[in-house]
Amino acid sequence: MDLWKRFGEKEVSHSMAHYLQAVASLKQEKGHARVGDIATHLGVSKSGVTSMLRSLQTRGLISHEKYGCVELTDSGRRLAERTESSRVVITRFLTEILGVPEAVASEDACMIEHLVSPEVSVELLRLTTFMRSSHPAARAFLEAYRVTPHDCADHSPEACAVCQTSCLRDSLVRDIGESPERTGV
Amino acid sequence: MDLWKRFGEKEVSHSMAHYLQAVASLKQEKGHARVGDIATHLGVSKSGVTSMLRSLQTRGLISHEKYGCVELTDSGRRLAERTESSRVVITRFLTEILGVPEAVASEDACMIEHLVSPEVSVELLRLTTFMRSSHPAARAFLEAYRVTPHDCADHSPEACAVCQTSCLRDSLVRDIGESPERTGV
DNA sequence: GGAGCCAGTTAAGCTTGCTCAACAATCTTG
DNA sequence: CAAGATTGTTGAGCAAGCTTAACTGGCTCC
Repeated sequence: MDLWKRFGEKEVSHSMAHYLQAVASLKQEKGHARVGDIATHLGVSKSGVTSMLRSLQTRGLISHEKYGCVELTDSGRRLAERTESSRVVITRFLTEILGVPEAVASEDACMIEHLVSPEVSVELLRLTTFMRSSHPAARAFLEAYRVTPHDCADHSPEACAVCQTSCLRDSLVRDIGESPERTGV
Repeated sequence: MDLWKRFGEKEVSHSMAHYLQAVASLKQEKGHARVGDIATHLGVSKSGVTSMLRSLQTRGLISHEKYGCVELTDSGRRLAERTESSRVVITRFLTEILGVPEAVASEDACMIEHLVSPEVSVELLRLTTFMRSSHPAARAFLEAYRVTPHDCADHSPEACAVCQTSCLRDSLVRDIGESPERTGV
């Protein structure tokens, strides 16, 4: 199972995805993206930005001339948009459907936005959209879901088929109290 | 703003999580985990395993004596179990609730299993469990959901509030065609 | 009781993505 | 137009996670 190795073979790394998003957001915000802006925006050194820009340019995701402004190429812009869309979709699903606190949702979304396939993001969007709609089946579901027990021990065993041999919840819940503090936003 | 930087500050990296899982699974499978087994299991060189084991030992996640078998410490085992639980929960949610193809779900789950907070995994498990249950609201929801349009253009605009200004689906769907497989929409 | 063979280790080297320190280019002002 | 402040680049160095190549430890086996 060499699936796990593909982590390093993604089109862009976590860092790259955020550099692209930074460029996109700065362009939108102030009309241009320069090395210093990006460095400030991401909280890294300017030299780090310079070297990352070289690498992004090699991959054809941006164009950048010495001492000039940074521009996204078409594929760079597409990637940035897709990542941003995934982030929004995931965040909304986590907060509005799963009911997870904002801070947790933002952090999780930030971690996985660039790793989730568009197929999954699209389906997540579809589910979220339908859940939020006024469709009677959606409203009825949410109402019933809200009052359903949170603990495996509290609901009927046949519903817990997900867990199979041992309750998955146990190994997950054990760690929740110990999570590092999450500073808002 | 610096949220994205915490990626590198996770308790374990993607690689580490998979090394821990490999040790756990080998122990369960053949009673012991040795360097060569891990190397084969993960498809890396033995020297790579040796150096990663040093790093995991420094973090207190395993114990390992020269030329000896590898043992998980309590915190190592806990981490492995939590990661494995997350993987199962995510995979089942993606395939059974979102209806994403197995291959896509497995890959996505493998990428994000160690990054998703236990809070989110637990809520994902809760939702999946309830969705799969025989509760009438769940059955009704799934039935209605199955026939709901997949495309933003096809459903009522007020339901699409998730998208806000521009349709998020557009930037996501654009890239799906490039994958080998395709959802049977 | 050496010969050979695995398993495991060390050593050296590569790529990423950062850091800081020094230098170069550009802009701003008097 | 030159002094001085910004801004950006280069270079060296570091840590993570790999690789290959060479070495070591412990076993079997005639």
